[in-house]
Amino acid sequence: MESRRYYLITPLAYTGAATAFTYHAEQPLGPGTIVEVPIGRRQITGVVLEESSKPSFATKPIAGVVDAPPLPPDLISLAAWLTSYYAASPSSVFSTLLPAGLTKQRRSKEEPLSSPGTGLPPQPLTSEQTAALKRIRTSNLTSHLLQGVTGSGKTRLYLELTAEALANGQSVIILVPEITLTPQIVGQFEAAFGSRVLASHSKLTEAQRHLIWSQASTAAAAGEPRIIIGPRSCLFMPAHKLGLIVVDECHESTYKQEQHPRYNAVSAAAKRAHLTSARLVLGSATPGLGELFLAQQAGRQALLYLNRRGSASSQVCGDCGHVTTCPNCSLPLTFHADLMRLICHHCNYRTPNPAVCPECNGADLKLLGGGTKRIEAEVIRLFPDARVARLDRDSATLSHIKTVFRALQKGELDIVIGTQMIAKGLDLPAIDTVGVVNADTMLFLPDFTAAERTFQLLSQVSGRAGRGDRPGQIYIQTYSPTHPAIVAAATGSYDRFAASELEERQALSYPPYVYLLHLSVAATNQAVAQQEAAAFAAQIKQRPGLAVIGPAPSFIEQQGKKYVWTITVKSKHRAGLVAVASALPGDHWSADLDPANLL
DNA sequence: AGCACGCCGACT
DNA sequence: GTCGGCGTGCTC
Repeated sequence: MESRRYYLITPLAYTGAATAFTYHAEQPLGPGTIVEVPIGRRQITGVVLEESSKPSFATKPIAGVVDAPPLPPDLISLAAWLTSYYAASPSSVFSTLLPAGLTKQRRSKEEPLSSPGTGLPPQPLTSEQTAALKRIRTSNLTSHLLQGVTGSGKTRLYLELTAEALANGQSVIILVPEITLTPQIVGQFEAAFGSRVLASHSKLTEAQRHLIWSQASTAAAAGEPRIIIGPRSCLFMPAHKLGLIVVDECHESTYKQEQHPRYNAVSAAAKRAHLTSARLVLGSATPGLGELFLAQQAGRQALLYLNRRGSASSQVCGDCGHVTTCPNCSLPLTFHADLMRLICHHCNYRTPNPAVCPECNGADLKLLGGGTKRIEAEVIRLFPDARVARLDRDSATLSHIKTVFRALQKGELDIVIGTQMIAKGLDLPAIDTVGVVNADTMLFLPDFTAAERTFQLLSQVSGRAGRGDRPGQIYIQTYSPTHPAIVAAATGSYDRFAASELEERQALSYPPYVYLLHLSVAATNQAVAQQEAAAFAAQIKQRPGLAVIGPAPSFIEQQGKKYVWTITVKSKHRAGLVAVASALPGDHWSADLDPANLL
């Protein structure tokens, strides 16, 4: 009995509110040790947080220690931060940090033969790359924003910085968006650094992921540096002496996890870099204003260089382009045909839809919308002889992408119709003309990031044109040719857009000037959802230091068979929002801190 | 997440 | 009378 030691342990796959349960064992166990513990009549995996004193209640014994290196201290600290910063359950956080099926017995695979790699590519650096490298190297700041379009040579800089870290015996984590260009980057790193590269992607099986985690974990425990490349979740790989974290295309929405814990991998990367004194490099041609702000506050360093998301039924004047916006929120109102009203999906302001434009009295009021299918039909009607392909999320299997890509290279296609897919990773061969149809559908989504997203999309699409020897043409169809996002994208002036948009965000109290909490409640009955939302909103309003907006019906009103209402809470102080997110009235509620959007 | 307990309708 | 529907509540 005297030899009993007590440990606080967080069980995985357990969503209750408790941080940890107390178990006992005879042997000494360090923090981060992965164990099997009985809970109820099941036995599940858990993580040892720390040793504790004998509790007042009876404890169960730890059933066994899992044969895996313990979670390193920086990841335990990161887990604690994720838990409090995102008001997430410790269990969900640790489940994210550890690979699924950790305790399953697997046939141990042979370690791959060690190949050192052939070193960095021989091409000399451009003067811009050299300058950017110098600024990163000589800076005593740890966060760097690397602005440059796809193909501008950011990867080369990542390779240089990685080689330096390796030379110092440090590990590197490179995060990439979960899209098709991953193999290209991985290939370059493997060529340079051989078997020290551990690459992951979203199509791997559970066993493959587990293998990569084991390799990273074993190397970390043995004090060997590794280069880990992969999506969002790779941020949580164990690593010996982390020296550099790169988040490539850091503006991509895939860095925000939409399931619990709803963390943002860019913020989490900044935190892990801080915990480990690693250098953080955020790469993007069009960084989000949050990332820009983050980097500017740290001292901005190296400056190197058709839309799917449901069509908003905003009402736009065909004569003057005026879009009716909410008098409280300045966000576009959404037309509801059943009520013949315009509704603000932010604060629930409602008004009858006007018969004529309130700005110019024009009678030509239209609804924005129209999907890629309709456009395809129209294109086929207008150009019956053209060879047309469509690329969007519905048709975007890897093999289909490859087929379209090859056909393009061979010159077998005349017109490609696509959604954002086209703008992203695919490094398409020279395309003479790019047209963006209905740029407004994105611009007038009732969301505070609409302008930023539109600018990013248009900038990326523009980058697709004129890559060959001929300059390209870009056509943007819009009702708002003077909108700052459209003008800035057309003229390629990121700085001007950022300045005007930041001003707007500040004036309307949106991030990065305040923190946002997006709450939603789902119920099978519209009235129940509304009443629950109203009751909780009233409760939140009692708390000091918070601005409560809404409740309002969610922009996407029905999700599955449930009706959803939302509340948006703003505050300059994160703690108040964390408190609200931790005090949800029930499990049909969901909280999202730092939401990527408010739709 | 599971797996209990618990309180109302169809059955041998 | 019991078998079992899945609502809600607990798990060191």
